[in-house]
Amino acid sequence: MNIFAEIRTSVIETLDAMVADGALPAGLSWGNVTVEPPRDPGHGDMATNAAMVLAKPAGQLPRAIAEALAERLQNDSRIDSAEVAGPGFLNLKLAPVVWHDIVAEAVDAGKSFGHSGMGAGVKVNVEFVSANPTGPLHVGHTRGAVFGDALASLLDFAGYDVTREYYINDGGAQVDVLARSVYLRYLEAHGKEVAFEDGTYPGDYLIPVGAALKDKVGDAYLEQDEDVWLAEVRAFATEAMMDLIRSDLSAIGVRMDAFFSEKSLYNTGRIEAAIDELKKKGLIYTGTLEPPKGKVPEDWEPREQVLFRSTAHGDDVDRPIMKSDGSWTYFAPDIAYHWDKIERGFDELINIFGADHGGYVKRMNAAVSALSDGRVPLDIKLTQLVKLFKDGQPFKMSKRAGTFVTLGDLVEQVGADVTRFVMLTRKNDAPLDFDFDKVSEQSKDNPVFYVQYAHARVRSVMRKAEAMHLDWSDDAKLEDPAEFAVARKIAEWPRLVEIAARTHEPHRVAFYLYELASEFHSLWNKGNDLPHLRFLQDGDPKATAAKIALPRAVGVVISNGLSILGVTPVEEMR
RNA sequence: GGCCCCGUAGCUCAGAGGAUAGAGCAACCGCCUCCUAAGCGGUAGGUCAUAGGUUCGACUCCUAUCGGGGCCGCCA
Repeated sequence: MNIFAEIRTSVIETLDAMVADGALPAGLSWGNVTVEPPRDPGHGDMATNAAMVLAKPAGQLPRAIAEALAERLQNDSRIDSAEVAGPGFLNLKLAPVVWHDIVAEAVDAGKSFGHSGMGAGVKVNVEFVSANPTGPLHVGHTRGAVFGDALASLLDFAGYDVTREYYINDGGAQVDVLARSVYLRYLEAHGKEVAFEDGTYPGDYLIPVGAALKDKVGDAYLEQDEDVWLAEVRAFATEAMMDLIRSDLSAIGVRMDAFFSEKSLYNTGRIEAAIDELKKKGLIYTGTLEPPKGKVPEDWEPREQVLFRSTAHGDDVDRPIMKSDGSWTYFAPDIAYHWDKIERGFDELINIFGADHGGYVKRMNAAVSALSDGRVPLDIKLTQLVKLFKDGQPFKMSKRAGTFVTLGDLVEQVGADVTRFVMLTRKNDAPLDFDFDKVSEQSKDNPVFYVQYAHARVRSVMRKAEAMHLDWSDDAKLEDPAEFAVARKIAEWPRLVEIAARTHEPHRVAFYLYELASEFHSLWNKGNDLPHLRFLQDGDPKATAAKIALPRAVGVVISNGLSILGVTPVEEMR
């Protein structure tokens, strides 16, 4: 239950009643009425802006509305007091029983505490990673992988029907390059001297692929022209790279529901079908584009092309979908792929792109808008660069020198849990500093540790409580302000889930968990000075049972939050 | 030149149109015979890049300007 939503419902019902008996005019909209936690805890437990929002349309003074509303809200037993403050805020103080109930609910609901019905019946497709199948995943891909996976988990937690999907770019020129590179390794495996020219992938990770190819076909491709082996080697190499990528994803705890092959769109009529769909809408034409303003390429010449009228759906210029030799541009299969998603019945689409693909956002949005007649929203989230540091010093990656940091390196050096949490402590569109040393540090500087430590403390208390053989109860006897502060934070969890899910921002979960951990550590330390605030009451199972519900609830929420982020909660610190 | 993202404390960053803009680090002052002090409390620190606009109310929305990054016709 989202207590904020419930109190809002009560406020709305009260407003309806005021309309019914003439205290407010009819025809007002409640759309802008909010009930939120106030920034300043001194302002009570929650505040509503109803009076200020309604003052103008109702033609009444905000404070007058607020006072009338306050009086009527006294009928709600959950509301202890309602006070008008500032320009017309109504500050609500809730009865202690509300917080008791929420703690009890968290304890009872366990893993499902915070689940929301907001996504019920909505099919959403989250496409992420989608790295070219030409090598192992690196740091940038890792951020996209972690972000996309956490977002998918978050939406799942909020009740959506989620599909995690990977688009394999196996239809373009880069897989030919891959095939040629593997062929060189194949020759090498046969003891030949080879040279890796520009336009081939020199990475060591292709050595075993070349060797495997030799095992499979023996010397069949030696001294053969490309047209003999290219298609076969391409398929073989792509499959090998996808195995590599699947294993990388698995190492970081990501499991896709679907892999969609770009190649499957070619020569099957599917691209044509999607383009036909656009043709029907009159959005395909043959024309000539203006040169890009300002920075004109040296070899620019006007050229007649088949274009998609993406400007009709918010893009800045129309986009070519066919090259002058009659083959498709990369954009054409992208259109077909998204047409396929729409036809599969998804209600919402989310794509995770690296920031360097920011230029494609508008045209993809235009394509989806056109193909779905504006029915299916597409939200493209861009993940910014990851800057690597070692001991506070920037750590340069170079693809040429082979010193680029892979997902495997990250997992090996700091572990999957730390990698995931750290990558989610920044907004997706903000650059991320990743310091190899700092992220493994065991101190409050390190949010991963801080949150894990709170969970470990909970578990420690639980283990000791179990030894006391007490009668477990979900009834939390809250007395101290510090205890109520923790309970209030717990009450925010269901609301936080909905906000994070609506905004597609899983980092909010990470920040929330940090705040909850902070409240919990604070209460814990109060127990040092004030023995009656300790969760374990020495030799008194009854008193302990009454204290233990709160830390249990904290454990539930941290554990639920971490599971959304894909991080394993720890039992103890080592 | 155009488009997108960003600009908040010395540093790293949060902030569904709400009240006196928050947290961590760094600085300073305190707290362990007591459930893990790997922690907690306190002090100090601000022209929310700038200028206009919309609004009862703007860090948040709109416009312009400045600064940083990214992208920009048959490469994906």
